[in-house]
Amino acid sequence: MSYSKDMRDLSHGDDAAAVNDLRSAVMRLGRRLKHQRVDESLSPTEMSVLGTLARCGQATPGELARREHVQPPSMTRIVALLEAKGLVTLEPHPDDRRQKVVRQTEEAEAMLEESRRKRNAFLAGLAAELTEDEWAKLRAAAPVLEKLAHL
Amino acid sequence: MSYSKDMRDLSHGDDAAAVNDLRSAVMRLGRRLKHQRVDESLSPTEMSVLGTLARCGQATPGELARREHVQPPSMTRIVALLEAKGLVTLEPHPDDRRQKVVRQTEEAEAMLEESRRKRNAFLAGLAAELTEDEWAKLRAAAPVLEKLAHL
DNA sequence: CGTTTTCCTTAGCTAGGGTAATGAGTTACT
DNA sequence: AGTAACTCATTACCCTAGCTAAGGAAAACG
Repeated sequence: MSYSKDMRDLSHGDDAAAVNDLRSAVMRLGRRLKHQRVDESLSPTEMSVLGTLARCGQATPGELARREHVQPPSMTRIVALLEAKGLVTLEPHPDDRRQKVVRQTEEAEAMLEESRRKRNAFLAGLAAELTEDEWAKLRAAAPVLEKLAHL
Repeated sequence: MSYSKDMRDLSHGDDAAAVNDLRSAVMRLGRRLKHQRVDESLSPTEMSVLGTLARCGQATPGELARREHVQPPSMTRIVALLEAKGLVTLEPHPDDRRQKVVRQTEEAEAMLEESRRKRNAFLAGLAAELTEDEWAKLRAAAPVLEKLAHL
């Protein structure tokens, strides 16, 4: 344990292996989750966008695209689909007429709640296989993963 | 903290929120990593398969498909691509002529090493933004994520 | 033996992203 | 003020990476 905070040596074997495992695990689990979509008719990214909106209240398509690490045209399509499903509203931006403001509807709110319940039911199946200690590790790591995703 | 190991209450708010964050973070980071592919011309899943082979030494297409959570036809194509790139060999199975044995070549070994170096270079950029404590949390969680992916 | 099952493969399809090009609106620079 | 350069959203088109359905050959089972 002799690394400083700022210049950790990532070519060191142990860290390299850890990084490798982390990447592999994240990708595999991501594929898994993609299939375990709690709400039919709503893609994982659409869900994620709704989640973001729930936290931020509102956002422009460009902001959402950056946040989800998706290209603007993709976000245009996603937002359009969400609007068609009545989960989101699109208003003109007050200060800048190029932009638009995306806001979630009450239906979206309700749907997220419903979806959260289904998700928990699914995870209950997996929960039995993890110890309390393992769950604690996941909870601790979640914010870090989030941070990493936004770096 | 009053949950037993076996019957944790997953409808409890904190766990539900944690699970939500975890899912969101994993998916976003997955998308991110997908773009940061260290070796052009090699998809994330192909990389993952090579990683698995590096650990297991050899496997049948069916085993690989199960491990990567992919359907058999997909694995057939992936393996064929890897063979075309000279990263993998396909031999008939000694005991069962329906099956085949997939083994990685020396080129794959070398490529994985090279790729590991590139990956670390990329991660070094992110490393500066994380504290040692945060890295520790990630390291602790990686095996759990892996386990979760295989449940 | 014949039937059923297992493993891999072929063929055809789709979803969910990406790039390139466009148009309208804003900012910056004389 | 006028114009050049930039930014945001969109449109049009393409491509990757998975899927399902169907089939052929080998093994297992009765």
